[in-house]
Amino acid sequence: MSYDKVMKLALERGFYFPSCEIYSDAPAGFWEYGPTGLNLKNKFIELWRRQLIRRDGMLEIDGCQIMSKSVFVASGHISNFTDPVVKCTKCGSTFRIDRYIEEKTGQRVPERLADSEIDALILQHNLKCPNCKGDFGKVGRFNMMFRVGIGPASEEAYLRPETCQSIFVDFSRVFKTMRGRLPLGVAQIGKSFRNEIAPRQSLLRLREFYQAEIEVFCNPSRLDEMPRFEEVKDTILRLFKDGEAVVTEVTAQEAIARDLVPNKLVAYYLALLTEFYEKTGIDIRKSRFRRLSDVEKAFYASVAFDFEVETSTGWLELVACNYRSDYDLKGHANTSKESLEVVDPADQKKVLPHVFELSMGIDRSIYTILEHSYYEEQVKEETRAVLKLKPYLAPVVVGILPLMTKEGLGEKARKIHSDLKLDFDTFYDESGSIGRRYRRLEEVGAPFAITIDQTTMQDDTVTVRYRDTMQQERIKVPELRQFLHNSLRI
RNA sequence: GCGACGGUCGUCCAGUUUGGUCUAGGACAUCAGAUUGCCAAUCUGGUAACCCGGGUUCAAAUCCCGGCCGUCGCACCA
Repeated sequence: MSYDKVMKLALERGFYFPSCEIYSDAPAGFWEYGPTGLNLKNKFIELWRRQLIRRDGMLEIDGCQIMSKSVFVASGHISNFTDPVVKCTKCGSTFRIDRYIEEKTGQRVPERLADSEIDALILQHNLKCPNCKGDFGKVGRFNMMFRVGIGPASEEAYLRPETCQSIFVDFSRVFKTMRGRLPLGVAQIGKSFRNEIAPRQSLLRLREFYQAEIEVFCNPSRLDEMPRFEEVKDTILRLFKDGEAVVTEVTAQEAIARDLVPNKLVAYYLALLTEFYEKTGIDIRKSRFRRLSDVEKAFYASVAFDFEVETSTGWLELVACNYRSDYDLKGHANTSKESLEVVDPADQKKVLPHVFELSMGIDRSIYTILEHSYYEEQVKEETRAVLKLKPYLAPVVVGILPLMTKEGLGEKARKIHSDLKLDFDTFYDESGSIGRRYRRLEEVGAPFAITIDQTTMQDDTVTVRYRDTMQQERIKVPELRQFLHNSLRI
């Protein structure tokens, strides 16, 4: 389905919409989840917990969004997350000056070059604005982190640009108090903030967004010692590298044998991730793990795979899988002067763990689930819009509809509703024609509709209608609970 | 951030060229009632919008300026 259709559905059915939209100064890049979208997101997160956290015995924490400056000195965000920019004094155009110098002169500009030296380079090469030939102003800095001032003295701090920094700074305590053993996954769901220059396309590029991050702490000398790998050795991984014509489909085991994936630990987690996304309803045949080239990788990554999915907007990165080595713990250990080494019980030796991370974009995942689940079908000259969400992700699981309100059907339907509503996401609807009510439910992805008709009054059965096939079957009212329970099984 | 184009009920669109009849119209959606009684039916009625701010003018949805947002392109996406 197209981006525009998904967007329209999202606005009309309460999935998501612009933040502060009643005000004209609402900035771009901020979106809110409405009731249906939040429910879908919550269920997506529960699925993530089930398929990754609980399955693998990971530990989940919930850290703060505002973190001290030192954290980002240690993480490298203060120096690496800042781009040198210049503004044309005549037309006001802004340029990434380091890239511009490289482009014009072929001379590489090191990341930590002082602003005054960049100014000197501009003069030396007599660089002018490419748009209007005007002079450049002095070099400025654009940091993608949101700075905040704490307390009356406005102590320098930042909104975290990725959730994982809390995991790194909390690692030592969590590992000790939870009696951790390597390899250990520590996970977190929460918001991150990046002051994007040009946020675009609603949930796909936000300034405030949700991440579900998993940091797997491991002993770098034991990356191929993964007993759990056996569980996923036959899982198919879809691997891809730029320049290749097609995606390579291989089992996890084969991927290691052919050196497409560096070790068992990485292969294991790529497989878990694949199995998780299969259960979200995203079309896995439209996905790939793209191995990033050296120039594309983040500054902290030594090996990186992006889990990408094909959507109407092109290939979309949903998860960044980075082998961060000891970049983060080393940085935090050096800056904080705390030892972050742990003892690996396997050999009773101290080790500074390496980290393999699965950094998931929740908002992008939600968008992709919607796009891949949304269908328009022709039914008797009419277009039927159906959101074919997995039952366990659907914001509304079952609609409860009296065929009419007369002859006691309304009361009977309300009784059934009140018996179910505490345990399932139900929606009671008695207004309008039955067909219209079915269609409304389909648009929010409700997999089932229960209809109360005259027969119900005689034999205490209802019809259950299946969203995808529109077929119906009769079920005894006392069995509804069990039916729904079974249908929601993952 | 730059450039081009755009912004009217929940959604889509008409009206803007040439300022006045626009007290802003339609379709779909939505709400209430009637009717029907298993797939967006029908009838009646209702709710509901000119992105924000300033200017020009007797008069602004319409013209001008600024801002915000959106789409596309460039750049950016650690």
